[in-house]
Amino acid sequence: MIDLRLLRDTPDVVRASQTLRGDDPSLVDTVLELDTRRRAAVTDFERLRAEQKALGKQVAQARGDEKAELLARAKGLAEQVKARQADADAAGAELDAVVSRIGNVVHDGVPAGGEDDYVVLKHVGTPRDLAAEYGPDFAVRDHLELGELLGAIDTERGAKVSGARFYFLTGIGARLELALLNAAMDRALAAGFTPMITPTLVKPEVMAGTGYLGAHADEVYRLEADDLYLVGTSEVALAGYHADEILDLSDGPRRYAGWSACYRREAGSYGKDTRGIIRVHQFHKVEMFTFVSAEESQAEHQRLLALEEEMLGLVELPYRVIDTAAGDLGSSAARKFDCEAWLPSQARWLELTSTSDCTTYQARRLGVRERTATGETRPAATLNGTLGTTRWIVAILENHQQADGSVRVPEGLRPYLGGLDVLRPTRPAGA
RNA sequence: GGAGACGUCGCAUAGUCAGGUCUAGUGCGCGACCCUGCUAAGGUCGUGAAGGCGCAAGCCUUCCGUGGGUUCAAAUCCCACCGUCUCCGCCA
Repeated sequence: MIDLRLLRDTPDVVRASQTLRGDDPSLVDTVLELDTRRRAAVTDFERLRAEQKALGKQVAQARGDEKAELLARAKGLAEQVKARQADADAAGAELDAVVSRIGNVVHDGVPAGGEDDYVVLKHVGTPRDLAAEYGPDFAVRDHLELGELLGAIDTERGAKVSGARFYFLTGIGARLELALLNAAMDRALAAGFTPMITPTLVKPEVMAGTGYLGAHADEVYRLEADDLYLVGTSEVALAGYHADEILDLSDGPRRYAGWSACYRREAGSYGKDTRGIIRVHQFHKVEMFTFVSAEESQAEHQRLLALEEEMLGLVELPYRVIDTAAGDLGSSAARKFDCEAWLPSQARWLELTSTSDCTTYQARRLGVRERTATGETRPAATLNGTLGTTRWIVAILENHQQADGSVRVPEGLRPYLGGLDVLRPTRPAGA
């Protein structure tokens, strides 16, 4: 939720942000108008209510005829109070409905435009030239082919058991995921994050609080019988962890690393990434989540990005970092950096991490506040970032593949695989 | 799944039966100050959140698990829901 005071004091800033996002800037003026109306309604109600309370006290003291007369007056007043309260409530609801449509104010420097208008901040590492290494006739194997050779991925039986976009990680595939996610948890722990294993079913207010029931609501699984939602990331549960709490952040941020299954309906992506495990309905993820004072959020954002890069370095993947354009930000994010690894089989970049600075937007909706040194309360800032997902296996297999279908294990992962340095096919290539 | 008890201002508790003086008392904790020759004791005052009005001082409204209802008036009465605990049953 946007800061109403900010919107009142500097509407131009919010209008500019709306424009940058490609959203309607006139919503700001609608909010200003509805806000004025609401405040008038509230004042009306409160004045009458005060009158009613005062009268109520007189009723309590009075006796006989005097009491009967006061009672009659009080009855009339009660009707009016009820009506004014309804007016004030309605005005508040009307205001909320519009306010909730305004996205977070984007940070200075965020590129304007949509999905394709990102700015590449840097490249790290160089994609291998497999043709140079293994000869011009070498056919690059994609992650599914490799995964099947290694006995690591079984999408056929995934479909048999659960349908399209489901899979089994088998044998070394399962071990590889555990290794990756354990490595991610260890990195987070070393960086001062508290490891968390989180619920994957959450209440509607938590899901709404994180902003996932807005434009992308049809991406979210809902269990109708229980009125619960399946999370698409542990960010949801972690954001809700301190909902309606007042935190003491004077000793530094609260940093959590959540491990959870993640569920996504992939409703709008028919025919996209249908092969393998790039885009699936269920996967595992280690997610960083920070509660921090508002003015420190951008510095924390850089820290999360640095940790993501450290993990990508650990698994030795070539990647680039992009600054997502305003129109491609979630409503809660003021800025978002993605790290994309090279995908040899498709000669393109594949998103492996995403870190968002939600400033106080998400926290305001969830009621997460901090107490300042002067004893005041104010909304905290929240940030999140990816430290490892099932999808990373795609990039690891493809980038570290060798001519015979084996896959070199990046050194950073070897301790998590009992020292294993090469994943070898369990059946001959081509079989 | 069944039965019962309970949910009050950071913590503990009073208030709920008999609705109005609850503007929610008290203790602890916390903060400021005072006193005191010393890691003691005591005293005074203060101490929740959200919102509205106001230049300000300040005033006002809402919140006693949540949401409805009854009433001129609800922490208090009624209903539903949520949560915690105890017991019983069932089961990975």
